[in-house]
Amino acid sequence: MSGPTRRIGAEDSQSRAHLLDVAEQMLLAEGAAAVTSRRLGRRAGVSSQLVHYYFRTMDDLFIELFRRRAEEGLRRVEQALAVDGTLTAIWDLTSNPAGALFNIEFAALANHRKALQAEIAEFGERYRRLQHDAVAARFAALGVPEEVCPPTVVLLALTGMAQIMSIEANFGFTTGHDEAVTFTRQLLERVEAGEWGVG
Amino acid sequence: MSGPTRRIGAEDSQSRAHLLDVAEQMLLAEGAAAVTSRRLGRRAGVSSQLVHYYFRTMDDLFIELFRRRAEEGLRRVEQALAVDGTLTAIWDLTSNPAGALFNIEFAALANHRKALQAEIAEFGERYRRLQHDAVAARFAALGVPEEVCPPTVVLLALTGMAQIMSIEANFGFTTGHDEAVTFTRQLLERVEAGEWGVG
DNA sequence: GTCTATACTTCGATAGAC
DNA sequence: GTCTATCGAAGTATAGAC
Repeated sequence: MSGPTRRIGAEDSQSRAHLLDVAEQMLLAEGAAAVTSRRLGRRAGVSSQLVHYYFRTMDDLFIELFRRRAEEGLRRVEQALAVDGTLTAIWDLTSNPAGALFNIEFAALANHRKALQAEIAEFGERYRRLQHDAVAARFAALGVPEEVCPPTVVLLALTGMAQIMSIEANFGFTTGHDEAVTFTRQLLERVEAGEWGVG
Repeated sequence: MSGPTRRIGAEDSQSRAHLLDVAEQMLLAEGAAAVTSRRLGRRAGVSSQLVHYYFRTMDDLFIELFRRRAEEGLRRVEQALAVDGTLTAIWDLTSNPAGALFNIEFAALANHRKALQAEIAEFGERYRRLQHDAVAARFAALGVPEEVCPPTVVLLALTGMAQIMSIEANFGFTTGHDEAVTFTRQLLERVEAGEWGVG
């Protein structure tokens, strides 16, 4: 009745956290495909088998990597919005180049690692809801009617723009980016100034 | 003085085209990481070595894959715009789910395949310029002043939105998409109706 | 043009010693 | 908790037969 002898390391282990840190660096610098147990072990100064000791499969590692990052991002955004809930602040939070790189890598990863898909979708929804409520609340405070532009659309447009600019910048292709950033910021500032309010 | 004996198949070969077709399908369905010489050969009904006969390295295959698709997309968009240059038509062209999936995969690929980076950047610029000119021309025809919203920003917002929705939809996450599509279309129609024209 | 044979590398994963 | 030993599978790539 006894199962396999395989052991798994504790979740609060320092080595485990270190492996995740190094894996995160590698993911950002070289892409997810470069994060293999052997390379990760070497980079972290441990044997590749230790990677498998802490993460049963590489899928598990990627899921943990995503979860850790997403959880932290969610917390960070939540706190930032509590301090400053203006539209420009929301925009600043979405324009995170490293975050965009992460999204790309995981979006591609999830294409052939189905276990990741559900995980990502769930966080996506939570994240979107958080942002949506923030925009909706701000619109309400400024007296901007829904019909001018639904918060959902504002969000998709803002995050979409930020995302695409990050990706392009990663290729050394930044044509028009400055103009877009400037215009967007000014537009948001005009909304903040009450230009669209009906109260 | 004679180099290596290695041969490479002709570019107009039918087998070569078939390999690219199958590779394209695989890329879309399972992600770029799933496109290996062995798997591709098996799927295409030939030996994996034939893949290497037509493409010296896998990098070459991915570059060809990208180039073929990009070239065709560029041509398709060019022709479509010649027939119908309205903003709604431009929007329809950017909302291509399969195209977005492609972009994601290649954006991630280029992260660790530097040879692809230059190739993608070049096409990106050409594509963007084409779209930009189309929007600018349409704005001019409708008498919409630059200050309302620079064509660059229109493009980044539209393609950004389309892109992000495709990615999310790929995760089965479509909250707010319908609303965004409807609103965007109506907005573009209002612009087309001359609501922002000054002439 | 396509295949077989083959070399060499790297990968993920497990068992067991210390 | 970390390592050594080890497996089998899969990867890219080349040479040469037909």
